[in-house]
Amino acid sequence: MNAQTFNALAEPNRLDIVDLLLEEPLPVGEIADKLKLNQPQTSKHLRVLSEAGLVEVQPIANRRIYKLRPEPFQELDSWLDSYRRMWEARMDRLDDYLNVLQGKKPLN
Amino acid sequence: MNAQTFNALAEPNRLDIVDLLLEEPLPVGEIADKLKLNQPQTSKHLRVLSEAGLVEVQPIANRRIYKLRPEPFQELDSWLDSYRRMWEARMDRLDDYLNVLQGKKPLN
DNA sequence: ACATAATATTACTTGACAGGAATATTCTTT
DNA sequence: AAAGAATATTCCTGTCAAGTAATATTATGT
Repeated sequence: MNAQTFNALAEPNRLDIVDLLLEEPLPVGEIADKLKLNQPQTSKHLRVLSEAGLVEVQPIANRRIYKLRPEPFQELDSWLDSYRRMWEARMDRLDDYLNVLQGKKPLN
Repeated sequence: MNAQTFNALAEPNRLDIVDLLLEEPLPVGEIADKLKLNQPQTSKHLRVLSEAGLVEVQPIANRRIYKLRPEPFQELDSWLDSYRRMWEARMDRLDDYLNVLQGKKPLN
């Protein structure tokens, strides 16, 4: 897993930008408006997100439309796969415990 | 989604620690050994991970065993749920495209 | 070509954080 | 109680990143 992805998402305003872009691709100005950020900040955050591969840009006329790239999120998803085993193991143990409480299963 | 989680994972050594703890809970000294980190660094990183709720500690005799907490990972998983729609939509469009190529479906 | 809109970049200041070294704390063992 | 092992904390220093303000760039419309 790439730490750069986490780094890009670690900044609250950038996380907001990503969550906003999930709904629809947007130009810089609208992102800034909706999140009440200054335009230069917004551009800089978008640059970080872009270099981390989280967004891509599509110039349309005067404006630059930013939208999410799915790849990093898919990578995150794959990485999380390994961790699902962990919490599922715990859930199983909880299951066992509940079964014991209900007399469905003896204690080991 | 909590940016603190991303922040904790954004530091490469901490990401390594988390990946290591996925295999098994470990005391500080072994974490430091396996990742070739100094003990104070390791303790400090574990503190950050702990404050972010990613790990918990269980003191056993002289040592402190750190292990992962599932909750933040589950939260990450839920957050990613929203994003699955995005890339699945793209996959669908790819599907459509492939079907067009194979003459199975007309262009809209 | 010029004025304007949209966006990007730069310079500056400030705060957060990582690494290293030294030290403090906590627990165990004798 | 003292010594030693395991871990945590503190202090210092250097680096990086974020916010602000000002300016540069790029594209559009007249």
